[in-house]
Amino acid sequence: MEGENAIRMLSELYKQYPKHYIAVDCSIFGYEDGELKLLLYPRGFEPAQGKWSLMGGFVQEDESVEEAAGRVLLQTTGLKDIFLEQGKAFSKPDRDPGARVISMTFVALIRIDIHDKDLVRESGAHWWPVTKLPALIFDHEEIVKNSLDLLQQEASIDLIGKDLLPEMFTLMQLRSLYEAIFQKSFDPGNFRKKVLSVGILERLNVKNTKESKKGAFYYQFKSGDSGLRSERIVKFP
Amino acid sequence: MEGENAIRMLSELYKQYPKHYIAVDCSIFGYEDGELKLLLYPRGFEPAQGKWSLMGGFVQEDESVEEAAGRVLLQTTGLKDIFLEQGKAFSKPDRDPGARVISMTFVALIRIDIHDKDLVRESGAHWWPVTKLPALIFDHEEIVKNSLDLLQQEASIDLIGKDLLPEMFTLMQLRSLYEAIFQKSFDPGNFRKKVLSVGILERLNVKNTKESKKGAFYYQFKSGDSGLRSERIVKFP
DNA sequence: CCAAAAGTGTTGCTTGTACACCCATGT
DNA sequence: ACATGGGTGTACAAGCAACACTTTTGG
Repeated sequence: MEGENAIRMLSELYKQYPKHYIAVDCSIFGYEDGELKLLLYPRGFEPAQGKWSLMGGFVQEDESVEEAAGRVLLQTTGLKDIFLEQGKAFSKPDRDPGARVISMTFVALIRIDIHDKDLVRESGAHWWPVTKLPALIFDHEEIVKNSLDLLQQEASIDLIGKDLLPEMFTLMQLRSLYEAIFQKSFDPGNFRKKVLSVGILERLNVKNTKESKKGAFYYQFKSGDSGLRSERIVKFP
Repeated sequence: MEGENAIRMLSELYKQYPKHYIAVDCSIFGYEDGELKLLLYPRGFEPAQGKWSLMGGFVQEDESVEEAAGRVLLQTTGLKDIFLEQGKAFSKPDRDPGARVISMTFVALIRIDIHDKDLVRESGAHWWPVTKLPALIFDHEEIVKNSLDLLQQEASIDLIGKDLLPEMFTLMQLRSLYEAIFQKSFDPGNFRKKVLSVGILERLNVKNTKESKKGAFYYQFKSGDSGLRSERIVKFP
């Protein structure tokens, strides 16, 4: 058939070009104990033994880079349907000493309180506060810097607590999250007004009395899903 | 040596993973006759003969994806040191019928008045107004949509005329550019105030008397380079 | 004279920010 | 009683959008 022949010729045409290993490297962020944390994996062999690396894997024949990133997430945390955002590609020819590897990077946000802790423990992975990261392999420190930028940008456009906080949370907790993400403090009153004005938070009739004397109402994201982008809530500084 | 051995073992480890063709596809935008235009290349063979495609090429062994995009730009327009921004990767396994090809996408902005017109003519490429694009191959229409979004986002943060307009231009021309990018009209007075308040435009003592009766001053970007990000100038609508 | 663009000014609204201030309560 | 966070209100500044108005000049 004519069409099939054309496709065969196209395949021939491509053969003159080199192929490359494609990796996905995920910056998996979580929030715990008032700190923004990053899930890292200890490198157990040379070169770069003792350093830590982002959670990653190689892209297979039959999957897109997004699917590969989702697979990495599932394998390392047991979670699917995760907030995932694509970042820049890192592709300097000599960035990996083992071979020429092009890395697609992703930012993932997960709720530490519901991921599979056993899975993480088995793999040797560890949650590191982003303010005290260890030495990372290759160019992963640059990737993390990039991912943090992306996260801040995302947080300044959307209200992203849903992916990082427990089902119910106080506005104080949400503010602490934002302060951890932006590494700066926000005025409590103004922050409250801003996030409530977005209109996607719902106040519950339950109070948290542990973290304050007076007790603070719990909030949750309105169930009418918030897949849609809400308004910008924090101007980037 | 110990280290070299480790690297050899690493290379062995990688061998179990598949390799992929990596392409770069560039959405090259220019501005001419009051219209935003996109440089496209006519597909001369099956499959998808008669459709048009973005300017692209394959990533070589010894270059980063950014370098590959720069090479494509140089080969097709004769220009180097061009505004280039990386977009999303497109990687559905079956997006290209010839083989599994992962595409890194880029947005490029060039001044139509100084690119190498002969080079473009020889290649058969053609500038299409973005409002009347022809049918494109594979998923290139989706890529273009994505690139336009990126362009709008960029234009709403930076004053990007420098890469698209001639050396000297009137504020009316700059406004027309922005209207072409956002597909909406801006209030002339407010637009003027906004762009001038950024402080990177310099008024010349020459007037353009062709496009208006009264004559409008020419402006240029201040020479003290504007590599630095300026303030946001248009809120995205 | 009139149309059309250049350029300036005014007004009202919205939004962010820095506060002040009262409330509830565990220690 | 007082320190701590919860929650509300106010006052000021900045920025934007809508629009009025004057200037200039080619047709």
